[in-house]
Amino acid sequence: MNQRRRGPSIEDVARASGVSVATVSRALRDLPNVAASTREKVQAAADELSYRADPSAARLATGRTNLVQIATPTVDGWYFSRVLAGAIEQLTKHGYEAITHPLEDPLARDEFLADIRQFEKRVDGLILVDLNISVEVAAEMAEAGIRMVTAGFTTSKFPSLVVDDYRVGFLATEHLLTCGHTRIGLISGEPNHPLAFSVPGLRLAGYTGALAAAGLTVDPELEMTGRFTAEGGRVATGRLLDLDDPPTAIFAMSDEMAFGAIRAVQDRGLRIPQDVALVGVDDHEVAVMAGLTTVRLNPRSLGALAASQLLSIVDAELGGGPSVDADAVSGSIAIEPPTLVVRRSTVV
Amino acid sequence: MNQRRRGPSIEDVARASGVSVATVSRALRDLPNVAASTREKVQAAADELSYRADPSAARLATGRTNLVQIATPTVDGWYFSRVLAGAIEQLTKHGYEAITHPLEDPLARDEFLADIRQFEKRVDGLILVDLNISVEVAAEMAEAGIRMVTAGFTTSKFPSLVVDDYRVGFLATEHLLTCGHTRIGLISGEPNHPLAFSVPGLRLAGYTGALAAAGLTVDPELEMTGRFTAEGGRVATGRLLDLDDPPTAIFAMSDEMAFGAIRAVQDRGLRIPQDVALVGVDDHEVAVMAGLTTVRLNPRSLGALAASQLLSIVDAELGGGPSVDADAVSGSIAIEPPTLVVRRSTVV
DNA sequence: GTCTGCTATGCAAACGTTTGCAGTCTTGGA
DNA sequence: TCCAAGACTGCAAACGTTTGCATAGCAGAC
Repeated sequence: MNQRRRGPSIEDVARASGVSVATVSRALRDLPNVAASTREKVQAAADELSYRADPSAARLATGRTNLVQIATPTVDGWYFSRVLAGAIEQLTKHGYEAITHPLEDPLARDEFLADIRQFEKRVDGLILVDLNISVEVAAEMAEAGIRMVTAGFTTSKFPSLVVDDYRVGFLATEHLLTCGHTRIGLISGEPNHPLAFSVPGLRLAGYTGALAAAGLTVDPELEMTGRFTAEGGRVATGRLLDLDDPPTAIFAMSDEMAFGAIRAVQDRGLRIPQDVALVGVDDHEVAVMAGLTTVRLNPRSLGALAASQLLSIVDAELGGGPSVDADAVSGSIAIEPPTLVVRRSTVV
Repeated sequence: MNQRRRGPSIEDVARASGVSVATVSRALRDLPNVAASTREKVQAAADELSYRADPSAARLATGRTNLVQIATPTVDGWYFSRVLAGAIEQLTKHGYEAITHPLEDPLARDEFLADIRQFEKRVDGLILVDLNISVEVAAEMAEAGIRMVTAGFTTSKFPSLVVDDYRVGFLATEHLLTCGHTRIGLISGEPNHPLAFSVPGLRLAGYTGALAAAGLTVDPELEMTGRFTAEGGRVATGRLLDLDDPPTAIFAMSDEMAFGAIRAVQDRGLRIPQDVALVGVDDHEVAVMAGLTTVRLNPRSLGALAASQLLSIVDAELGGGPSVDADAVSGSIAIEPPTLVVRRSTVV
């Protein structure tokens, strides 16, 4: 026999308080139909034994796990770690625990998500951020009755929370146009990869839209792609600056990329903003130090909102639970529109 | 009756393949003593039904959850998010899932951790990073047989992984001394808070030690404390620069603090390194752009190592499991000593 | 005093696995 | 031909909860 250490069980509490296990279960969970005196007695016995219900057993019996899985491309990016922070805070506040799972490799994603049965019984719900999935997989998941909320991209089958990324691209580009630039370079992610996230595509559209509104046309030569990191930004910027007719301004799709861009510009002995103006996205803490003009987002509230949304779905379907009040879910946490923050990387 | 959607159970698979549930269980888990032909038959049936064992039931039966809880002060700091990334990668590689839990409020920590029974049955193990706990709580946890590994601080009861933070402080300070500075300001966390993490204290000791080695004595006026963020660094630096006899160099205990410091220096129209030299800690990606001299750490490998360590303990105690090979655990992932990276924030 | 309806409790059947033990069947050796 | 050892397989008892249903008690209405 497995001599594994076992804590007190509900039966011990029942014995100690002289009632049945059913009554203990009800008393400890504050269910109705248990006399106040009994409740006290049971509570006292439970405290004495420092009893806690075994979650595995409770899960097996009820079918709900009070677990939520959150999947992001990475866990240590500036943006994602903040989405995570917001979501986790909201989840724990309502008695849920968060299982985080980074899914870097685009190929591993569909494989991971396609294994639907995995989630059905493992967690109560799923939050997917910036992790596009194929329509087939989405359909299958919906079919299986999986509770999910997506953030950063949309799916017809599930509720989605999206930042207005068109606006992000538009604001940034419009600002540079206002500053008098007409030749504006773009440092993007990879909008074409089918499973890459859809953010770059939308920001690109915003960029294009702003140019069009100014009567300008897009020069494809000015669009560079790279990873969403400082290093990716540095390399892409290098390529832009090495063009025969380099841009006088650059729109980088994230502040981290922009930091890399700053370095590339510095390396060439050029000045910001005199020789090259620069706009990023995020409003990273370091942006203020670097004097980086940027489009501010609020990933934390996005995460929180996604979590609340999911929780309300879980509650509705599974009923009761630690109860999420409707206000907290729909009302109070609003998703803010992106706003432009002007600093000295675009104006002197 | 709760009409909750239920997937196929092991019984369905047994029926479909014409064997007993016991055999199905053994076949699917690759246990010995099942004929190859049977195994195939079962596997086929399982695939056909796309059956997956219900984790809750398995947990109840075996007592192991394949879950690990990892607690950090926050989830979105540069350092912690990387520790998390390293740990999670290692955990998932071995078939475990990670429950992350930020514990910002120092007061909530002990309360949270003191509720030991909570972990006993919830997870197989616990990783605590930079989350000092009282000796009483540690003793209680050990007593309860909780499997835990700590990182960033030590406990007599549990294995601990620590960065050589004395060295961090020493290297940074020694470098500034070598550059000719004798009046070196310090931007620290709060080493005195009983439950704060012990990192600041050790780095402070290294700073003091380096000064002593150079025959210098510490001027307490030059030590400022603040939060481990850019804003915290900015404020602390402001106070240093406003002293009657301000320092000519500053050692900031994190790069993020250093970024704030850069801003404070810029705001006063001073130059780095001519007027104020600066050293940070971490080697944040942005440090290279900012030209920040820093002491490089590798939080990712620290997280990975902590996870491996915990896994080997879990395996030893609970036996078998997804099997962690000994090499991966002890050998290959070595914790690197901090190294100095010199950039233009200290030398011209 | 009987009946009705409600509250408080208990009984026992799930929930879906894992695993010790007891079989049954081969197989090869004597 | 018989036997022993080993390889497979199945039975049934856990694991620790939750919850539908039945029951006992009790108060109030008639």
